[in-house]
Amino acid sequence: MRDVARLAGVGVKTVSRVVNGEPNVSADTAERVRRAAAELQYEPDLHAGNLRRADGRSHTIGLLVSSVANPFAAQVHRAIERVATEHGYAVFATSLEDDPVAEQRAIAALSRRRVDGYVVTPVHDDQSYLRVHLDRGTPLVCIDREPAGIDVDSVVTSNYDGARDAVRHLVAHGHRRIAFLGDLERIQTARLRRAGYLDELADAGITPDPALIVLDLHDDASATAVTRRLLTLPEPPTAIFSSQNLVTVGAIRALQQLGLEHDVALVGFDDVEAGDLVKPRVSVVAQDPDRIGRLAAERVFARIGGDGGPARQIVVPTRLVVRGSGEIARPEAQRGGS
Amino acid sequence: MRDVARLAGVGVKTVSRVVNGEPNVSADTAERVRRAAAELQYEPDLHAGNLRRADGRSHTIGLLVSSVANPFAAQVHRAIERVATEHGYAVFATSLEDDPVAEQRAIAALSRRRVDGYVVTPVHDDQSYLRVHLDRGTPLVCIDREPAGIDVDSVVTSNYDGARDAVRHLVAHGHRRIAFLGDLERIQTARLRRAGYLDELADAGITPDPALIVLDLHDDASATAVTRRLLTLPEPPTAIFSSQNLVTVGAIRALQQLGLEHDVALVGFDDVEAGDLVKPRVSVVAQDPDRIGRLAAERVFARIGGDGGPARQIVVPTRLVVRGSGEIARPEAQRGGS
DNA sequence: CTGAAAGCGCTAACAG
DNA sequence: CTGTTAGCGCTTTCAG
Repeated sequence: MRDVARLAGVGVKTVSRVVNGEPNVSADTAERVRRAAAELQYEPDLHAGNLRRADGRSHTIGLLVSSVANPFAAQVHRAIERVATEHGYAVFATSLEDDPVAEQRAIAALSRRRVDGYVVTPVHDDQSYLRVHLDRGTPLVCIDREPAGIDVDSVVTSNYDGARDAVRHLVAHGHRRIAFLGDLERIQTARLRRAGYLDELADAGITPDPALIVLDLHDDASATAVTRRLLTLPEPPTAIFSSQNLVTVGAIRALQQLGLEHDVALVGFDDVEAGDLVKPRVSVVAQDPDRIGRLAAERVFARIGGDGGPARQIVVPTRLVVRGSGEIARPEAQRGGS
Repeated sequence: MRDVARLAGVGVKTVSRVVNGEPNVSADTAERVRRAAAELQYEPDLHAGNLRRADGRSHTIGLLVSSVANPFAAQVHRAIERVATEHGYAVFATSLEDDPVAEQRAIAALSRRRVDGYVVTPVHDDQSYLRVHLDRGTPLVCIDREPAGIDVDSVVTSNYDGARDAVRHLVAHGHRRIAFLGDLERIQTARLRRAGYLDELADAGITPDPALIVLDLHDDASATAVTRRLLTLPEPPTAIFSSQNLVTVGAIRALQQLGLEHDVALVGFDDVEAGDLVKPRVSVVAQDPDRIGRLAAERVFARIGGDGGPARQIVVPTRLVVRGSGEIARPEAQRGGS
């Protein structure tokens, strides 16, 4: 910057003014400075500036997700990036792989880089250790899961209501023996989906059969095995509600292996890629990662912008996507039996 | 930091030494400093340090991809992040959405943030405008597509050989009328895949039928329409090589609509999510995003580490994934005809 | 409208 | 082993 000033024959402050588009520079001088900057290929150093700048903004936010390679997280990421770009912000994305230690490390790394805000998918059971950063005034918004131990904005999917929608849909097609394939119970969203399943059954006057409820599934292989077992029960389910992405894939595979995919209804929670190439096409309760990301980013920027209101909990509704697998009716043969 | 020094009763430089793990501090003093730092919740400011630090490293790299939401890019991103984390680096990811203007803007934004290196999926036809940054000594590695106009490291998929593998596989199953569904010709990788298709046909002694070659497809809807048209030709293809992700999905849908999915062979370039739930399961020539990302990151860090060797072009081979759709043999009825 | 001096938080270079 | 001084590239403050 000194070089630019010298070349343009002005003081450094004038260069600063031109670079930052501040007023009180004659058009003539400004032009001279711009030419000098171009000639020297001058690029202002954002960080050096922030060091002294009044607001001290780094124009950077941090995003913590399970994995940037996870399709859901990746779409959230894209939505956040879009909002960030509008605000002239860049985003650091970090993958946690569900490791609480990584969560802390990542926050520390971003804090040292002086990010202006965080969007976090909590891994820890307790986020109270984040107070330190909140005290500093750096805003934090939780997505996907409600935070514990701190009072911050959050944007989550309507896990409970979405699960109820799925089950209600199956009940409406005559099913009463509806299996539940649940994700790890230690995950908050998994518990909410299970609760939705149970409550909807109760409201429909159906007594849940414990034999049809399997929890703590997390990958497609185990989901396939479990589904096969359920389907070969003396009294198998006539419908399945699988509460997670990979579990749904596993269930589909099991149905295909047994040749039952056109006989047993299936609704999954969370959309499945290429889910409409499978036969029958798979019906799901879809989340809205784009909207979650956008809303979370808007919350962060509102806070950065000075919004000091009470913490807001935003719930993003799911959408029932009817494609075929969820609309298979209960077999007539069983109608009489109930 | 001054506060920490005061509280610990030492000079700022001693605090600096402790924070950075430099030698020449007595264990006793170090402990006192650490305690003071903890009490004040001191977090060093990485950027302030870099301003004066000899190497001036920001410990940050920038990644430019088509979209962080794109599954291929997201996996590359994850792989790069893994390597970056090992080196204590954070990564800025930016989506370009194939917009050349965005490419320049993104580079400028990262340059102002003084990233130590770039990993770029080129959008521009000509990257020579990047010379500026290279001259500054900031390394840049291109992925997915070869750069034009600059001499830098690159890591790309073996598009040409992969396409030949796919076609050879179909030929080995008796096919001679093999359709080609190509991506936008302005994309370098699309041209390479087309070239591989044509050369492999030539080597097999097959004269390509222009009626079976469709270029400039980019989404699944148009691919579906085109595939339907091809399959209803008087002399339809007995096999299809679709050269891109979404195009493959479109082709599958068309095959399903016409009930031909078990009669016409299909091999796609690039893996299709849940491609093994479809019946028949879809055979593909898979890329290796994980390896591409890892190698690209390793190149960047080698350059950051001082490697001044000539630019290296790394080609990552594809892998033929045999799942069923590509192994459908040419119908016997047609055998006599050729 | 413009520039000189001070200082942001930190590290380099040196002197104790 | 430790502290002091200078200065990284920039913006603030304030005097022209």
